[in-house]
Amino acid sequence: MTAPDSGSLPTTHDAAALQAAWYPRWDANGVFAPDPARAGAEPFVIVMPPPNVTAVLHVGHGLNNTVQDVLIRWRRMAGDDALWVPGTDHAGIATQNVVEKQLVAEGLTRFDLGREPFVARVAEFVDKTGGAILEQLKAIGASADWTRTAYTFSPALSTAVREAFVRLHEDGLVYRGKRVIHWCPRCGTSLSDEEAEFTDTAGSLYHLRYPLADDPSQGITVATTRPETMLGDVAVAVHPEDDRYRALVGRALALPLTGVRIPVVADAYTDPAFGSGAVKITPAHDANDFEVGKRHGLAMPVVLDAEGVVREGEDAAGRVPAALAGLDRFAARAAIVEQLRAAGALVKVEPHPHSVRHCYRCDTVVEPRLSNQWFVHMRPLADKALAALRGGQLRILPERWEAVYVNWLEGIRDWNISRQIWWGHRVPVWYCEAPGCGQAPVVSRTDVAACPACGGAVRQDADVLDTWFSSWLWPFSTLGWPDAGHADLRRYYPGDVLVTAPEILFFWVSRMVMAGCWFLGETPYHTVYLHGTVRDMQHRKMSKSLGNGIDPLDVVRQYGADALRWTMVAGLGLGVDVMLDPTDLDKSFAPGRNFCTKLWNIGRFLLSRVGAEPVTPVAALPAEALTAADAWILTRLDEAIRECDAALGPARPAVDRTWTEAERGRGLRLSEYAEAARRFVWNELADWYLESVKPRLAADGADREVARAVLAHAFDGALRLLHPIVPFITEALWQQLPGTTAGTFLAQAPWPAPRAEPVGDGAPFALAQEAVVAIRQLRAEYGVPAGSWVEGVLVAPAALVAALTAQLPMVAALARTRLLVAEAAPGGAAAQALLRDGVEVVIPLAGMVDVEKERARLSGELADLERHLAALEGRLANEKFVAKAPPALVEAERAKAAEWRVRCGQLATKLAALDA
RNA sequence: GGGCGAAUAGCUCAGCUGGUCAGAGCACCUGUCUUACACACAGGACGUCGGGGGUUCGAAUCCCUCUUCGCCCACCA
Repeated sequence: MTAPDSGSLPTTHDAAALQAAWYPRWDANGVFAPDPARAGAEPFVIVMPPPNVTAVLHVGHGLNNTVQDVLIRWRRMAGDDALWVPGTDHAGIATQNVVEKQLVAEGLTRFDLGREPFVARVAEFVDKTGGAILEQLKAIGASADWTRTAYTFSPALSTAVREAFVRLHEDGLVYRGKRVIHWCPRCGTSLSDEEAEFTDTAGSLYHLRYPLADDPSQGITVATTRPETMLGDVAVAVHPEDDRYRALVGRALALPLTGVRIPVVADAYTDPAFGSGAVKITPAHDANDFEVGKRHGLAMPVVLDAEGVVREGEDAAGRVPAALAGLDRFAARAAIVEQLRAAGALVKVEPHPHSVRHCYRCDTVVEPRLSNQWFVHMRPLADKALAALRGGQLRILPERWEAVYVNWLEGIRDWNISRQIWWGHRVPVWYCEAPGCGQAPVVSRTDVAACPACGGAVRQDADVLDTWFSSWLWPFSTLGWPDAGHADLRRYYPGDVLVTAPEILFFWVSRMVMAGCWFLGETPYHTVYLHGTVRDMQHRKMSKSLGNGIDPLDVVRQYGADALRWTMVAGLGLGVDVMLDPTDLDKSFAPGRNFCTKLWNIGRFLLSRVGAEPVTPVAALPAEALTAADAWILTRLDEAIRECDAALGPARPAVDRTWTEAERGRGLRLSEYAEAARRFVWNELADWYLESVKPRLAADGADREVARAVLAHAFDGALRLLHPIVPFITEALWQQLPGTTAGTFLAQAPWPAPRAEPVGDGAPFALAQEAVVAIRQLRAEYGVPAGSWVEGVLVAPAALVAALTAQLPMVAALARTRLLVAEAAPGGAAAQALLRDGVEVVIPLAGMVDVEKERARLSGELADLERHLAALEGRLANEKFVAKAPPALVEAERAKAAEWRVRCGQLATKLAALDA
């Protein structure tokens, strides 16, 4: 630990050095882990949205984790037992895809390796390269408890996954069923509804004519966007009330190309207004058709295989002409359309923009496909999650997302949790291999080696679970669940805030709430904070494929982690997107860079003046020793603290983990918090107090000590307020403050509180500020060189002369104007004077009046004032206003009008004097 | 097709429950290397708060409508 020595601060702010100096010290001194000494404190828990284990840090992670770090540092300082649990996600499909790509480069597929070796290879890859992102998070200052780093595929979390699956099965909510699901032919697996994302596509609508089997002169025209599926058609459906087709219901049609006979059925699913009002039914390759097929007991021939290739699958014998077999689905579409055209069955093709589902991992067009999958029946879980929001155990900020959450949960559909990939948690179900044994599938928390009935061989279900099936347990699986007695689980569950982006509200956020409510009976957090997305100047989301990304580590290298953090937090209105220009980092990160430089300079100068000797605590200073400036800055600090507290809001519901209506929408306004702290340290402490206090610090004596004490105190407060946002600079500066004890950290220092019994107020100094501003304006107006001293007379009403006189040296120094103070009867003899907003009057600086300029200025000002006065008088003459407006307001308006009338008189007199 | 949100200074946005609310940052203009800071300081200019109605003594702030964007959901074959 370096001894406090302000002389040791380098003149320029070296962000890299600060980061290298402080992060390891925090880590080594246990700043990030919960403090055993805080066992009696309230826990405050955030679980980190686990990045994919193979991910590299992008600016979205940067934003997300900065927000979390700001919150956790804030609560840590506020005295909570703060815990931020970090970790990574094994990211089933995504990670498998990465390794499969490597294999492709080697000319191999996963099937060449086989399941076990492939999984081993992925695990090895993850071991070697995975989790790098967590190291990168340290570079931006993330103060997570790294001793608790978790991984969704660790043995401990695998136990949790099995427990969850088995428990849901016991609850009757897990089932296996044959359904049409979203299938990614490239990944070779099913996807959940959420994983199959819509993309607007300029498709075509093909109108096909299906003739009656026994009377080809008649027929029905159907419309489809996927003509290749016609091979799997088993019916044509028309609306029961549709008179056009009523006579045809029950008749047989001959499928073109193959001649397969299919019936016309009546089903209300059909919309008579769409297309021809008749729809072809392909139960194996369309979820709706599947429902129709079930209703009518139709066959469900599969004509596309797992790779999306046309092929006779289950129930499809004789349905695929040899010429088409083996064609990829898109090649098949073209071929079939051609053949239909040749056969005269293609009525027309029209452009048809529509939404087509794509795989969220590889962007391949999803193929609906009939297959056996595992599902979770979500209704009962969703009901609990809805109740939690409605009951106030959960809130979502910004609140408008609550409606989206409710809407989704109300319409919840069963969750397809099985995936036909290899990288992930195996479905914990075993089947007896012995023919005729009759043993039902065994769902088990532990591996099953032999059939419990016949003792014969068993095989485990080949599927793995959706990666989100482990993620949704994250808030408690990371804390020791399912071990109900685990110390972490008991102490830190439920947690507090979840910080994430709206994109995964359904994927993850809602499901965590459901899991928490279902398995533990409590929501995993009381607040969901949804931040915006980082976008470029064209408002496009930053992405690798667009090449418009920003590498946070680049920013850290160029401007420092603090500058990165400041820029993001200061621009982070609640739920508002953050716009950054990837082509101009200098401009994008100017706010953070400038602020950090300024803060450093403030600290460097202030510390050099305060020196290293101990200072008197502010509370111990005699009230009468405080100057107007001292009283003012202490008042401003109190106010800044209040503003920061108000912006950050309640850390948790006050009572019973339940939000009241009054609390619900409050807090987490990070940009407001940043602005309040910035204004204090820059516009108040540096621009005014520090400037005003320079002469006092240069002199010797008791007043110097008072100034030192107040300065140190105010800066200490500022550093505490700012630390959560810019931890490195604030820590480095704070360590140099005379009051700092060696071995303590700002990161663990108490969050400031406003004084309980303020001494003095800010009014007298505010008066001096007005005088200074007025003089500066005059100087600028008359082009007085900034460095030169001039003389002037400050004129003020008698009541204020005393207050101003005491501050005259300070005002003079700040305005570089030697001043006399003179008394004037309000509105009277000082008619010559230039008035500015109220009380103080500054006589034009001797000999510097430019008559023309002054006349123009005065008449302009007079015209403005007269206009405003007329409006104000009009309002006061309005009887309704006087009758209905609050009396206090009316009084204030009257006073204002009187003041303005006087002002107008003064200006007019002055103009006249000028002309004379 | 439903639902939600946004339109305020050149840009990105604050302005919560109607009465100093017309603001901040960046950009811009004019001075200044005033011995902490030119990534700064001082002073300035800039908006009839998307259009149109309405409620009210009074609206950027509430209601209706139009226009333009954005987001979410949805089984338009």
